[in-house]
Amino acid sequence: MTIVATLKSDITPDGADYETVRRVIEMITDDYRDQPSLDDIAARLKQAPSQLQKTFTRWAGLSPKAFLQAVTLDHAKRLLRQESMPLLETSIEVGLSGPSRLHDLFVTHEAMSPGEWKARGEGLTIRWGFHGSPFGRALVMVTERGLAGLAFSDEADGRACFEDMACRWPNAEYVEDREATAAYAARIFDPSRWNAEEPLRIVLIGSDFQVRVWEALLRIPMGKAVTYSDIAGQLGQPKASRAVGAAVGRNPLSFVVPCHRALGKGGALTGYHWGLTRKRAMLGWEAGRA
DNA sequence: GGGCCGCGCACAC
DNA sequence: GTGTGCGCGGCCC
Repeated sequence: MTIVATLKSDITPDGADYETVRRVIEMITDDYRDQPSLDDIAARLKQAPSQLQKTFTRWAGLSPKAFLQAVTLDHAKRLLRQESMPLLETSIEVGLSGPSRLHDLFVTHEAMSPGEWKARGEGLTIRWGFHGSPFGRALVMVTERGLAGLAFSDEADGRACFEDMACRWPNAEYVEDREATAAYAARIFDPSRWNAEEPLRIVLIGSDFQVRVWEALLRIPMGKAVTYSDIAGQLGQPKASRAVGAAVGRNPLSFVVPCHRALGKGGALTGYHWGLTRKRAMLGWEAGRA
């Protein structure tokens, strides 16, 4: 089986920008001690500063400087403060069990039964493919019941990314099928195609606890954030924040189930399965669109 | 059942 | 700021 699919064209015009953006975010956050200027960064990327600025702004909807402000601690604290708890609580009535869930990308979800979860994917056919996305190469996995997996990889490391996902449901049958996954990818990453009439169908495959945590994440609106302990409290297990963190980290639908909107209590980003740089990228990208 | 790990947190110094 | 211990669910014996 060949894992690495070559990309003829990015499905979003933003796709090609991510590599540039990723390196900018990395430089600014890794080398925060000597706060590199746009000119410094452009020089290191061998680009004209004005062009870099343009690329970045096209991708983020925000200038590099504004983007940076959007992912600082101060800003994160503000995201948390404004009505983060009410967000989680009111939405319980809106209907965990009901079919329509919102993200700004509207989603209907179903969870696998405990039996199906234990079978570790037995009897499931999973079609998969890599596609360009605003956050690097995206691995999309679908079943006939809807989207089951979404993951990201930098550059050529698609194999590790695929393994990371496939080992979660080791008994499933995997079929490379970019035609089947392309439509999902195109929709997920294009906000203009998000609408309530045709929600995206997703299927959550996980333990009972994990599914409850992921459902809580689905209730956080775009441009908002909650803490791990908020979620623990909402599940009625206020001391389980660390268990929540572990479950968030196992979220199989990165971005669609917005685990990047879960932050530490102090506003620190604390962690991300697909890399903190990507978490910053998602939060900043959303800040430019919220 | 036992033991370890993880996208946490609070408290200490 | 760094260290440390508590706490939890998941997972592998």
